Amino acid sequence: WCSPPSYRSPPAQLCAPFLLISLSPCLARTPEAPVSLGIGEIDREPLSDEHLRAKRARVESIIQGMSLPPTPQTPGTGMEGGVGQDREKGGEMSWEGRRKPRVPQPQRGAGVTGRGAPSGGSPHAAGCQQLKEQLCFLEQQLRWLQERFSQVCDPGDAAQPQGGAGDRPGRDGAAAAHRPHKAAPWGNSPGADGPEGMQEDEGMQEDTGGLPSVARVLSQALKQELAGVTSRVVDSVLTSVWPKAASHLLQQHLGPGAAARGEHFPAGKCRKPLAKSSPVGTLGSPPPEAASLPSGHSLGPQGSSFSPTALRNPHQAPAVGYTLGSAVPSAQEGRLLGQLLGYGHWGSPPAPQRCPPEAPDPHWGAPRLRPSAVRQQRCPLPLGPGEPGAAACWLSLTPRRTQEALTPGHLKKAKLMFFFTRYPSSALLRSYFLDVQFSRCITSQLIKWFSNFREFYYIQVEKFARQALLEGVADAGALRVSRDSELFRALNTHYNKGNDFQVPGRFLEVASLTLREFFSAVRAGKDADPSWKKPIYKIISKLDSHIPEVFKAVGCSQELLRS
DNA sequence: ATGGGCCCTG
DNA sequence: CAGGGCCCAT
Repeated sequence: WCSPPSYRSPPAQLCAPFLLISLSPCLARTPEAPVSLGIGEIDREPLSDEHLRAKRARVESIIQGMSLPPTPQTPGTGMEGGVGQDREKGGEMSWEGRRKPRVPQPQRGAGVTGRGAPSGGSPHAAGCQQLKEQLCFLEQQLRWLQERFSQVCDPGDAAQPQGGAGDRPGRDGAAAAHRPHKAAPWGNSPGADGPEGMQEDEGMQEDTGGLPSVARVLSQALKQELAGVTSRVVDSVLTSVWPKAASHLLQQHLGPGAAARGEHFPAGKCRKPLAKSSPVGTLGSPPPEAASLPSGHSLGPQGSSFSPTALRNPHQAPAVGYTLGSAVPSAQEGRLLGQLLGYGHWGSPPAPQRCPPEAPDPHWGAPRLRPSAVRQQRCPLPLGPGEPGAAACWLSLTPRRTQEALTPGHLKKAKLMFFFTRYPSSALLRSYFLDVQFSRCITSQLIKWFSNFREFYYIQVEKFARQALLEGVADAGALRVSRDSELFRALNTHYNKGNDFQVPGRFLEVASLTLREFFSAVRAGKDADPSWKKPIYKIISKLDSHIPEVFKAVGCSQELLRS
């Protein structure tokens, strides 16, 4: 399409979809379309600077309303801090007597004041910044459209490119009937993302009564086009920004910024730059690494040495004043979304259109946004006057039905969760895969996944334990799994392919203990016993730790796929 | 009977 | 990773 003189390249993400936007179908002219109103008539229309200015002011006020900076929220994101995990309490039982022994999980956060997430350069702010940039671009587009609008009304100037080839009949009969015969420079090409984004929006039909018919048509066209443009921009921004924000939250909890510190990643080591999936700036200074487990010996089966406070990642402490209920991911999303969109905050996301009868608490599954699908649906929300309907529409459509199948994203998520829990109960899985419609099949598949994860894990550890034995390691206590060790590399590439996340230090401690246990058992010749691994399993099964609440975030699974 | 876990296999 | 067999606990 023709670029206005002042055209500036849009943000990269926006380019492809946005450049396809045109004024069609309402303004796209088709050569064969009957033209009932001549240019002369347009010329005579009193619609001139006054009206244009009013129109421009109105639309720009809408845009500016959207680009206002969000009202600052409490910095403490407190995305986790789920109080009282539903871990089963486990007494002291034998492995045989209890297939899934559990260490009693003390109430989290007792006396621990969560430092909250750093506020500076938060993903929200970064997202808003990106949103503003793109809205800035939108404003330019608006000016461009208005220029074209003026040109249409003033055929005297403005060279009219010969469109035609790419034009197509519009659906809007009334608009088509009143189309000037000039070809539209912005006529979109066949197949371009155009008309399906348009929707007859009764909410936009107001206050055109005073305008002559042609002006009204053009006014409607402009309004509709702007609505479509806004919708697409919001879709585009959110599909690109929101997952990144979610990714940031994951980063915060999985690796509390540790990637930025050198100690875990000596020069030349494997870690990929974190910026890969987080281009939106840095978070504040990272909190100290999660406290380490007491070394080796104190990790006996009794598990008594687990100091609830010592073991807890500071991030896992509930943020003061931020209490998360059981079905909070929706609230989180709504709030963050509100911040992203600059609306201050929504107290809670809108009620879903209908709640599945079997699910008292609606699941806000938001499988990967499909803007086209979103666009095609009508916005069921009553929109306030002047409110950017696209955003509200997007939000209202966000609550979607849960999926009935596990996806590769879910698999990746499960693998990352393995860093925290090796023996998740089905209840736990249910609470962390909120976007999945659980069935017996789904449950067993997830259970099976973790079973496979464990299998790989134990095989690897055993392999390295035997290797250490062959290499003449004398003291089991000397064995330690660090981020440099081969064992870690093997595990990391399996569960964290791409090295997208900072493996929690706690996992290293668990792996170290597993390694030592295998080492000692093999050295003692216990592997002659066919069930010699069971005592080790028993020990390890007690070392599950809390999984950060961010993993519950809807869309988490989808986002993991792209990182 | 059902569910969960391990083991083996492909 | 999934399937199937087996075992064990509820």
